[in-house]
Formats: sequence, structure tokens, C-alpha cells
Amino acid sequence: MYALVDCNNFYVSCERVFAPQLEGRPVVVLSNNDGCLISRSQEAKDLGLKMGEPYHLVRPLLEQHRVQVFSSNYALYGDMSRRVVQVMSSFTPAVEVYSIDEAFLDFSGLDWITKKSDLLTYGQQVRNTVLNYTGIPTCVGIAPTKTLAKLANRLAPRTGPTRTMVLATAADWEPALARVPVDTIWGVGRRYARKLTELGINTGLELARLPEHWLRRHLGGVVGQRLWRELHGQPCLEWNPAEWDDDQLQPNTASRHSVTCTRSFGRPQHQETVLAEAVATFATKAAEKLRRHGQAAHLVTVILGTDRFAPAPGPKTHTAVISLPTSTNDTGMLIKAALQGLRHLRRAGTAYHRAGVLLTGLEPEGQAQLGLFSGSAADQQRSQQLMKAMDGLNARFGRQLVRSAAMGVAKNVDGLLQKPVWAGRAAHCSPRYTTGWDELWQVR
DNA sequence: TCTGGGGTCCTAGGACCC
DNA sequence: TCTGGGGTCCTAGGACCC
Repeated sequence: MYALVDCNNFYVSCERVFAPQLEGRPVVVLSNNDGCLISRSQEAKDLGLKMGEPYHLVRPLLEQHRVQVFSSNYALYGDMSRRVVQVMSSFTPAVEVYSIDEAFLDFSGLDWITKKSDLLTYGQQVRNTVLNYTGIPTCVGIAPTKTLAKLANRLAPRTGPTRTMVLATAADWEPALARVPVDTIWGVGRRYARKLTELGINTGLELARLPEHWLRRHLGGVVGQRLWRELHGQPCLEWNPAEWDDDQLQPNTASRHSVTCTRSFGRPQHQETVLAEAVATFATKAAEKLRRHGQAAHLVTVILGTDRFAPAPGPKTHTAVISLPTSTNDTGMLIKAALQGLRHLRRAGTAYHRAGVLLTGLEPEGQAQLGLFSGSAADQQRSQQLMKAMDGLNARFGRQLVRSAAMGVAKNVDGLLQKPVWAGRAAHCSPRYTTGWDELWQVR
């Protein structure tokens, strides 16, 4: 049995933990660059505000109803997420963090749980403990597969103390599937939903009753086949390929395959120096991520994006791939490659709305072969020590205290670091209550 | 002029998720 | 004027090799 624990409206919940007066009031959190709505309190949903709606379109409505608006504060949300996971880990050692606000708990090792009512009680305990220790409300859905656990979570009561739903047998989940539109099923997105409704398949149960081979044929090959099995209570999102050797139903991937850092600019940029500083900054952040995961990259892709919403035809993103002579996670080498890609890519006079750096061809660090172009073993060791020192200082004294010159000079105005000219908008950001020394929550 | 088959690697694109 | 970012997986098709 799996439990899916979902922190509903997680970003709003994080803001409310430190601003309890916002309880019961409409609150929204905006995406990067204050672009669109990515988290809404129930009160905000009740006003008709939709997920992903552009901020500039709903601004009058927000002001009219005095909706509290926040720019996104990932330092805060990431830290709160870590605390929530920590609490959940006390209920089972098998916690799979699925996203910043969701985790699957595997209950199969807990053999004292025998009855459906035990599952319900245990799920409620998870919810109550997370709430008491972190202030973050959650809903819990429990079922034999991840896909059905998602469904159970969705159908869990949104109010009251319980907020847990168990779908233990087909007698539980079939009526549940019959109640939900097909596009609420995990794995059925916009395109598939349209395809299905055109064929008269409107509910989850109608989808589940189609033959397995139909899903394989029409819903993305093995992806559709897995979905069918999951809807019939057969867990297969973590199949071991050895057990299914008649078919390749499970790719065997242990670690991530790419790392990216991309941002929209506050306003379009065309100057080479500005773009270079932005790209160097993204390369730096991506390199840090790489080192945190103990990985190194072979390929650096630079991304420049023009206006995504421009009516003119043609591609809106342009990429250049730089192949490294050896895999690395050295910030300096990655910046150098990224800037080389930028020079290839940039067209003078074009205004770019966003840029980014994508690192692929990943492998565990320390596996680089010494070769003609890769420098000596001593060089590599020196680089690793330098990166370690830099990460240590930045972790201790704040991000980017130690930085590459290519990122540009941080201008110091009245003791405050000035934002780079390409920085996105973030007009409504709350303090980093839990992670910034100078922004800690104050109790008066 | 006729001209196989299998394997691998890479890329682009489409679909999905949060 | 203003529309996020970071991932995943799968498939098809081309290049290349033997």
C-alpha cells in the first residue's frame, strides 16, 4: 500500500505559517518573474482564480477582493518541504519525495497494519503530526498503486479533521473512478483527455474498462500500458525490469539525466555583456546543483528564448550545444563553455526574453578519464578543492558571496546588493524566514 | 546497375508531471 | 506593458559502423 501525502496549496501554506493573520483570507503566490498564479488558497479558488492564470490579467480582481499576493520564495518553501519530509520519515523509512509538496510513503513493510481502518488511522496520524510539527496542512490518499493513491488523495475530504481516503480494493476504487472526469487521472494530460472525450470516454472508470492493448496503442505505448495496470491495482511505476523480461516496461534509471537553470528576464535584453552575465550566473547555479548531487556533465547547452507569445511563426527558443573534452562540474569550465555557446547563438540586435543553461551527459563525478585536453590529475584535484571551498563559503555566508567574475560585479548600494539588470520581477516577496540570517522570523 | 541486416548513438519532438 | 521553471519518459528517424 502507498500513501500519497499532498500539501495542498503548499506555497500559500508556507506563507501562512509565518503570517497567521492570513488564515481564512484569499492568498495567492506568483511564479518567477511575477508571471502567473501557481498557488491559491481555497478562498482564492472560490473567487474563480485559476491555476497558471497570468497575473497581469487578474490583477484588478485581486485588488478588488484584497487578495494577499506573494512572489515565490523558494528558499522558504524548500526549507519547509525538508521539515515536512523529516516528520513523515518517522512513520516509515520508505519515503519517496515526489515533488516539493508531495511524497509517497510505502506502508508495505508495516505488517501490523492489517485492516482498512488501520490504514485510515495511520494516514490521519501522519497528517496530524505534520500539521502539529510544521504548521503545514496535508491530505492523505492510500491505495495499492501510486496512480490510485493519487486518486484517493484527490477524493479525500478537504475540510474537517480526517482528510484521508483509503481505496483498498476494487470495490473501493471502481465507484471512485466512476465519479471523476478522465482528465483527473494521473498520466492523462490535456492532449490525451481531448482524444478520450472525443471517443466518448469521459470518466476514469470508462478509461479503466478499455482493453489494456488499446491504452498501449493509443496512450503513449508502454506509458499507457502502465497506466492501465496501475488503474487495476497492479503497481508498475517501479517495476524491476528483470521481473518483466517479456517486455521493457521499466527503464532502469537510478539518477537524474539533466540539470537546468533558466530564467525569464524582467525586460527583454539584447546586450552581449548582460546576456553573458546572465548565462554565467545560470551556469554557476547549475554547476552547484551538479556538485550537490555528486555528478559531472559532458554537454553544456545554452538556451536563448525570444518572446514566447509573439504571433510570428518560427521557433521561440534557440540552443547551442558545447561538448566538453571530459565531464566536469567545475564552475569555471562550465561558464567558459556556456559563454562559447552564447557567442555562437546570439544574433546582434535580437531582444531575448529568457536564457538558460542545460547540463546533460551526466555521470557520477570523479569518473572523468584523464586525456589530452582534460588537464593533469593535479589540476583536477585543485579544481575539486576550490569548488568545495567555494560551496562551503557560500553555504555558510549566503549565496554567491564567492563568485566568478563572469557573473558581473555585484553593485553595492547602501549596503544592499543590487539586482542584476536582467533579474526578473519579484515585487511581493516574503523574507527567507528560516534560511537567511538577516531575515529570521522575529517574535515580539 | 544490381546492393542486407543489425546494432548503437544522438537528436528532435511529443507527451506528461509538479 | 505584463504570460514560470525544472524535470521525466518514450518514439522516430538519421548517421554511422560492421
